[in-house]
Amino acid sequence: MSKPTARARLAQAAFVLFDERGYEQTTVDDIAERAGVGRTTFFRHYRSKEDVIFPDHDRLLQLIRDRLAATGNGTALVAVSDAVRLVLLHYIDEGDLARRRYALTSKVPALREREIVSVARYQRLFREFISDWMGDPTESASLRAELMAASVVAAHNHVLRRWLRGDSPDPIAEVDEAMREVLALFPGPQSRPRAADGGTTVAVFRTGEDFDALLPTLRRLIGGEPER
Amino acid sequence: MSKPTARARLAQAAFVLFDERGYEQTTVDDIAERAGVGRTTFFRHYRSKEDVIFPDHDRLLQLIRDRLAATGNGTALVAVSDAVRLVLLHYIDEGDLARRRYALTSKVPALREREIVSVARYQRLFREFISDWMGDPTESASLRAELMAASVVAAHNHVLRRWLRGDSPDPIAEVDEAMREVLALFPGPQSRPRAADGGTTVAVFRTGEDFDALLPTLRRLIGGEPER
DNA sequence: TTTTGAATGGTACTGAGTACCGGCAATGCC
DNA sequence: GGCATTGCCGGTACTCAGTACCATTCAAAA
Repeated sequence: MSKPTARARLAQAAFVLFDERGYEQTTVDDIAERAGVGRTTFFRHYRSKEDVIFPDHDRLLQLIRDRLAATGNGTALVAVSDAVRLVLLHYIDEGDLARRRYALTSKVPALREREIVSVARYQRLFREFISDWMGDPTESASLRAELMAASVVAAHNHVLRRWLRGDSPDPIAEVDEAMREVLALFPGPQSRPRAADGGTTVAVFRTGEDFDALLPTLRRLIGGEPER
Repeated sequence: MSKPTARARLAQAAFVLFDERGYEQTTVDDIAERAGVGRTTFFRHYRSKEDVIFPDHDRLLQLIRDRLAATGNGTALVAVSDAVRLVLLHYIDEGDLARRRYALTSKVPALREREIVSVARYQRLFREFISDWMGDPTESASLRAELMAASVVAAHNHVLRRWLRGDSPDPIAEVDEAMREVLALFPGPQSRPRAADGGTTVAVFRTGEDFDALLPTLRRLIGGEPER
């Protein structure tokens, strides 16, 4: 057990140093030296300094891709909800490592941005899958696919962050519940929940203002006369 | 007209060079030289090489913040939908410039990532606004706020990208329609737990009836007991 | 005329990331 | 054993973004 792989030592060294003196204050040279390897070796194992924190996003993305490709029956949203569980489970498996990473990304803007970009890749994958699955090239279906993908990802992130913060004793149950919530947002396989042409959408809210003062706003929302 | 400001010349030079030889192949030195200024001056006007493409995201973000702060009546979602229109209008005002930027971000990964990060900032702002507005600290309300923010942003991006690609002759109408769609996703009381006495409660639902036909019923409901 | 201040340009530095080369095992085959 | 191949490693040198600092210029204000 005397020698973990160079890759593992690099990751370990990086986390220790980032904790000790902060991310920006740590150079790649520092990490390599601490791990007892050359600088070149660092870049052989990790594409960039940020990469040492997020080693297997690519692998995970591929996992999701495969899972979606192997999806059987059910709706697109169900398949995607199912796939997104995998991501959550992956983080939970990482356990403490995921929490340390979260602590880092919360502090360092560059890392947070990297995380956001990764999440966007998942969302894109989902959007494309849903769009393909629906096979409906209309503008409305396209928007719907976009909304679905965004909702699934948002729900996942919500539960994940809660767990990372230690606020969620049972993230699996929570993500299932959240996914049910998302599914409930999009009723019906294809058809939009609109009655006939000329249907009316009314919004419910509470305000201190008088009803008549609200009428113009209401009318605009409903789509009578587009108002600028 | 002999001398546009250094800032403008830099932006102009950057776009020309990016078109000519690509983003990565263009150095900051190239841009500065072409604009006839020193390298230092470039970084005085733009924080980074990427910044010259996205000059006023910060300003726009502040604009949105102000708009949300000044919001009058309506639900949180309505306020946010309203604010997001501003963003779309800003892009439309930019016109061809926005399209050139889109062409660049489509080709250059680094720029696309930058764009994604910017979008995430809007989404965060919206989420916080909705969350504050709801004033409901439960987990379920928090998830709801997250979903709403994600949906609004997704819908906006959808319309924006369509317009940028030249697929949308009337993006304003489309964004209004898309926002109605988003509103329809989130029915039920989004009311704050506390409202002043004598306030007005309105409920959101979809019906096949004409709005004017509904008005008497609405008034009766509102006039009597605030109903959920 | 003098002073002040803002915009500029130049120089030098840090640090990430890339390219390339040479060394050094371990494994293969003859 | 001798020998070539392959894969991992370390070192050097380079490019370029971004920062820090200083000197200059020029114009408005005093």
